[in-house]
Amino acid sequence: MSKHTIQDVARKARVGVGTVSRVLNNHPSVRKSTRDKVLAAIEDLNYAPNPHARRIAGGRSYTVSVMLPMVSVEFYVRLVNAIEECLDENRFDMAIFPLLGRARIERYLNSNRIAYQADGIIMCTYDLGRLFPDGALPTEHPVVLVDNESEHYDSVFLDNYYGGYLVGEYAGRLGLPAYTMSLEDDPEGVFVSQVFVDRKRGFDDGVTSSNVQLVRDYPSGLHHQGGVQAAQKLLDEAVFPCTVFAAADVLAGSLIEEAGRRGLVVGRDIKVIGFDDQPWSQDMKLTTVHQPIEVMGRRAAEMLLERLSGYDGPPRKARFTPHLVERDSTLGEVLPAKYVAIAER
Amino acid sequence: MSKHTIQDVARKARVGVGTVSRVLNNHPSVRKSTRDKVLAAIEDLNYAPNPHARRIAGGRSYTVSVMLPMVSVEFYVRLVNAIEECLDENRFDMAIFPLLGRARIERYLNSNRIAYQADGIIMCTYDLGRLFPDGALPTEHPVVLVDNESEHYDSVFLDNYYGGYLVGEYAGRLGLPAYTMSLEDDPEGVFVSQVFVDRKRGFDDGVTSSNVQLVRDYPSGLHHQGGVQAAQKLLDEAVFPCTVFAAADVLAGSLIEEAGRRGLVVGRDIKVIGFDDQPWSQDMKLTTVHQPIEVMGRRAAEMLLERLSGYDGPPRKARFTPHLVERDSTLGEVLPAKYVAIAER
DNA sequence: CTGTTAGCGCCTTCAG
DNA sequence: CTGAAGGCGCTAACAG
Repeated sequence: MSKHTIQDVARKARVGVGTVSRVLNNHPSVRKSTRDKVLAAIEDLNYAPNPHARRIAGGRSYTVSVMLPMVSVEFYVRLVNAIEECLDENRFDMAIFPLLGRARIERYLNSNRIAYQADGIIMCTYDLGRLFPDGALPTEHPVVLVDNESEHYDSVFLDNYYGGYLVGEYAGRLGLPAYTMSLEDDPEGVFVSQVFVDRKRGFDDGVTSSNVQLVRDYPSGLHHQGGVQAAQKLLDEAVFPCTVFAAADVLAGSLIEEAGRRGLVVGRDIKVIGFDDQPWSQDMKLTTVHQPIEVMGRRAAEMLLERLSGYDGPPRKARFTPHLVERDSTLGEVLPAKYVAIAER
Repeated sequence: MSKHTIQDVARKARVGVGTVSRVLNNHPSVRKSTRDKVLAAIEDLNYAPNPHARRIAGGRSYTVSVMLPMVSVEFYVRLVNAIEECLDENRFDMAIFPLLGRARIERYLNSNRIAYQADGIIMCTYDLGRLFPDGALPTEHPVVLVDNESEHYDSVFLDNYYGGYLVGEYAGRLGLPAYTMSLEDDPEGVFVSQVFVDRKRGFDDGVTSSNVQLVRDYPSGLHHQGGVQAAQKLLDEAVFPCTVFAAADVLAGSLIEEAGRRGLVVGRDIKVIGFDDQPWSQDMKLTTVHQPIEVMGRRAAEMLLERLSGYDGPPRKARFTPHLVERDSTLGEVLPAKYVAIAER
């Protein structure tokens, strides 16, 4: 901590602490000359107010809490990055609170946990209705939801249903038997995000209008390893050529690799469609549904900041509409399949 | 926030606030009957002290900051989980501060950032000497390093050199030409953790004593995708049978898949050795170096708590010694290679 | 052992 | 417009 207090600044600037506080908080009624004096003193002393004291004294601490499931997926890395960038531009600080399993989450319910002591909260993915009967967080501070809709709070989310629907329609046009790789239920039942349910539902609806047959779903965990296992099962049982919708790019990646290993040609024998459009999906030539993660993260931060600046309207929904990005993983010609891979040394 | 204050508790228990404070802080000099009264009142009111006020008044907030590179790898998930578990057992709260690129880190230098306002700090992986000339964080509070040694602070780390050495020796015994997959330099140069350098150095030293030839190193990013690219290059150029040491299990995973895709038999044509012993490495039958992540995380938390309880000795080093876990990925017989994989529908 | 009383650093009246 | 004073919730002496 800087050893200096608001007192030091006041003394040095030869004003009262009240005045220093006013310039600190951008109060309009400070004569420019006075304000400059104070600013100079602050600069000289390299002073910065103590956030805890500010908080105690009734003001803001210029801090927001971001709560998110602690899983090692790229989505959150990108999201957090975008949120932090926006908050920082507005001189706000950010702390992250990982949601680690049900037991841990329940401890967070205690509203005195530091997580709730910020000026505002961004809650990601986690379904509030699931643990809080009223669907509300135990705090008076503004809350913004990401990856989740709500009647209580501003929310930022992708229209996952529509994204899935787009894929369903597309699969219909491809005219091949279709399979899906979805997200399996979390054993604890806490993080079964609506997101993946919506994608799947959208797909199912989108595909039914066609004469394509949805053969089977292969659920797995949201990581490469799980994806591979599901992919193996799928490829053991599938007929080719076929279409597969993977509810996340990472699963599509697993599938593509497993297919390659078996000598199947992606885009020809097996049309693969992902969801997310991660940066590496382009290299992978994966047809997928684009989700603007950074834009969404920034929007969430903005909405929270608006609330913190006094906006007090009804809960707003920032719904983002995804679009399909067509790449080689669905564009190959479908030929009779018979492949031989030989590795000889 | 709970609407109640220490005053409410005092009133309800019919004692002074000082007494309530004493029981809150486990002060010994409180008669059991009084303490019980207070405890009952606290229970009744569902009261919990305000951490900011505690910080302001007394010094501690019972909060620790964990700073870590924000990358989507399992290591940090497991580490954070273990740290939080230990902290929670000791009624400490935890907040996470992601280290997001060089520019962001430099902003953290300001010691008034909330990240530095905790009672103590656990800093992961990040090499302090790299950004702080004196290798010290701008804080008076205790600091514990994970994944990094230091003269200034308690540190918890694996003997990565030794782990690499074990693999090197093992590769020597296998007697095949050897390749390595290492971690490429971070373009920003901030997160080039010593960890991977040590593993590689250990390996090199371990292998030189044998008559095995270390042919080439294939660096890549620490994610599946990067691993696949490196693996492709490696497999294009390698002679078989051979041994490959991947500096992290995730890279070994990429290699195994890519090898499978090419019809190579892991354990026979290509001996793969990883590092970390992630939970899924067992399923993958990967020979690897075991790293007790949970134990290390817990130890880090413990060391910090000890400091917070007044321990004031010189910096301690908790060095963990890894061991090699031998599995099928190195146990196949080496036969002349000629493999055919046929996928026919 | 326990109640009372200063502050901790800051914001917010309330007079001037 | 600005200084002084009160208070946020809590801890830490200081007397009893």
